[in-house]
Amino acid sequence: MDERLLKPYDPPTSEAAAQGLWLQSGAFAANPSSPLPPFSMVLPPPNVTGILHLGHAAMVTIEDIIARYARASGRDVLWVPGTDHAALATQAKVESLLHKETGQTRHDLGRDKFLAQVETYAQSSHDTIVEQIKRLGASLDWPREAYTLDATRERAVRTAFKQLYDDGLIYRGHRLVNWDPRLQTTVSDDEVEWVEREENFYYLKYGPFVIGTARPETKFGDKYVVMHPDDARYQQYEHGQKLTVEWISGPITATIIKDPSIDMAFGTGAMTITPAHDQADFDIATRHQLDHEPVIDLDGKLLPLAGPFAGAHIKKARPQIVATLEAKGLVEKVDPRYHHRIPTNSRGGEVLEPQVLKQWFLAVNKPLARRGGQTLKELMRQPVESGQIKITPDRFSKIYFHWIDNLRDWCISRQIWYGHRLPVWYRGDEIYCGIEAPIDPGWEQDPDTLDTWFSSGLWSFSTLGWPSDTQELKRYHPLTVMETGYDILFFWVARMILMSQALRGEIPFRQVYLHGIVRDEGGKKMSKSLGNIIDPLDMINKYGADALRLALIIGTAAGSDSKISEEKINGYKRFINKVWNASRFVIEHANNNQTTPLTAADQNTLNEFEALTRDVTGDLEQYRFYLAAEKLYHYFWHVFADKIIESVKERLHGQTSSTDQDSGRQLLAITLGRLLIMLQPFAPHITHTIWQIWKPDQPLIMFEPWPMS
RNA sequence: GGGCGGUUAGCUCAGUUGGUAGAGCAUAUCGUUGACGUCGAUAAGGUCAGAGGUUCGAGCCCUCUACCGCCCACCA
Repeated sequence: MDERLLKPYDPPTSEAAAQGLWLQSGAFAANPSSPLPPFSMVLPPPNVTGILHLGHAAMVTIEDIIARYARASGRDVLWVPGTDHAALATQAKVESLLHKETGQTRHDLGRDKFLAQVETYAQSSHDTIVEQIKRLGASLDWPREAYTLDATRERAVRTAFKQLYDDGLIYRGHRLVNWDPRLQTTVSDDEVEWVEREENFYYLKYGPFVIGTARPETKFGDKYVVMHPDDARYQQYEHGQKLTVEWISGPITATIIKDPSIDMAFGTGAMTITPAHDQADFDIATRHQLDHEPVIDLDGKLLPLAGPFAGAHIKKARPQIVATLEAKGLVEKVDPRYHHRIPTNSRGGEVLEPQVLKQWFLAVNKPLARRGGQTLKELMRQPVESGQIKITPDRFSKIYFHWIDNLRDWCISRQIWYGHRLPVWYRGDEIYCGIEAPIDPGWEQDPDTLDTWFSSGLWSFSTLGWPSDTQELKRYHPLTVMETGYDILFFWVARMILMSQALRGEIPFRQVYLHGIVRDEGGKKMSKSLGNIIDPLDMINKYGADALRLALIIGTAAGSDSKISEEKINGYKRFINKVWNASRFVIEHANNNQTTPLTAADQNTLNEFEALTRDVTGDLEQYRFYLAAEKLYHYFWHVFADKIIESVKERLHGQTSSTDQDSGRQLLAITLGRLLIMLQPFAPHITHTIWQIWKPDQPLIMFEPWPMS
């Protein structure tokens, strides 16, 4: 009996030894020239904004199970690690640290010095994250690690930008965008988080009309009053008719506009518009070619148009403006219980102010000549519709189509410093777009950077070396599986389909598996502000990586949120202990002589076990990891340990024949071996450790063939 | 306003094509020095949110309702 088995299982020692051996021996390395069928996947790159939480740990666990199962099924597995620079999130994080520690802003430091600080922060965050992922036992091919902002990815980003610019899909335009006055940058539509609030709703007299608004402070420049062309109440007014009305700071000339987008049932059916600060108003103004004069500046302060209120911040000015309106008798009534949704920045929480700005956009409705005149929307929709890309669970396909239908041109330029600078240079009125800077003098590069999802969108192929025509790209793209959270279906999955379809003319992956959000015991989303973040390392140190992995996977169906508690993790720690002790008994009593025939009863037990094998294999093939793990757990403990081992024990102590005893010993050896192989994707450390002790001359358990009958 | 998910034992959740309700944790009692006290055995605990329908048979399929949660949407 090996003395290592006599001691209780000690996760820290065994896990460190196992991980050290795996990494050192290159066990996770993909081999592009392997004759085995390829299997490919990329790790959704975590943001370098701090540490990983249990949600990340669940993601790594699911993907590691997929990768290890594929390896055990005899495939050449490529699983690429990487991290994401998360432009805005990381910059905002460092800016707030800087402000807290020194009271300085990024402008006090200047672009170069500030970026150096961001890099330092990103590097340390990266190191923590990589350590966390390794401690989970993830079988990633580390030498291929990528960063969304490294040199290879920089070249990919510039190449992609130039290609789409040359295609005429990337353009510069004056459009209404989501502006964050605090972070001083634009934000894409998908990043807007709408927050419901109860506010006052004001009914204001505007000449002969009564108009409603929740934002009186934007109303200074309102010189258009809009109504539905069929509204009988306003039949006497003609489209384009002008009239003078008394307004906040004196009389102004108002123009009547008739537009069918107006809801006759809402309020009075008449409204004034603020095209410079509201999407709907901007659209109406565009349809009728109206002015869109700004009222609010980029800091959120009122412009000279606001007369005596110029320079005041909109938040402070509102009550004063309402007071002025009341004094003039222009307030008809106030509804104090108006429910209204306010756009905020999901990457910082500040209220956003729509602004008309000159920005760079990616056109989603423009035909792309290189792709048979299909638009990006069509290119995104078609592969999911045709089933070329399969989304699990299926219900997300519908959500995906709905998102595409509502999609507007994507604003890709950001006024922040951390990120890929736009590969665009200006000289007077000239614009140059290229992978390298122009050589002749006088050109100035655009100071803006790209939306972080632009580089993430290239991830399925930029990690494989694109735009170089690499062996990896040929062999592993499209990826076999894309596993990620349903919360970034639009941000990321959709953008990868867009980029791969547009730039490579192929899908980025064949199968999308979406997992849910890991919540705390109370069902709350884990977040730093709630203080309920659990560091996976704490749990690994306390219960071991295998126990944590099992706790994270069991009870977690695709696309469903799950809850995690320490009690659950502890429960699986006990299972790991059970595996250790049962293995100890079997190894001590096993019969490794493969030729011993099994008795009919033992053969029957083995046949039943084979049914489990088929069941578990089917679950893994169908991405039902939680069921596979649960069935193995249940069988190991309540059938193998409780019944099979117990009955063999009795036979060994009883008066049965030696052939019967040998048969029992062999049944134990066969069953344990296969159980360990099947448990390996879920609990790689303990199964590896037992295997090393039991069968030191055989290959690593992760390369043992999957027991399919 | 549109769409989606959930509602099963005290708690967390399974229940894959409809065939007499399951697991873990927690609880109670008993037991156990040879694989394992990080254990074993036993027990208690559910009109499967509610109503109606299809069926020989419904937790599962259909309709409606309630509550919880999520996503999307230019009601100013």
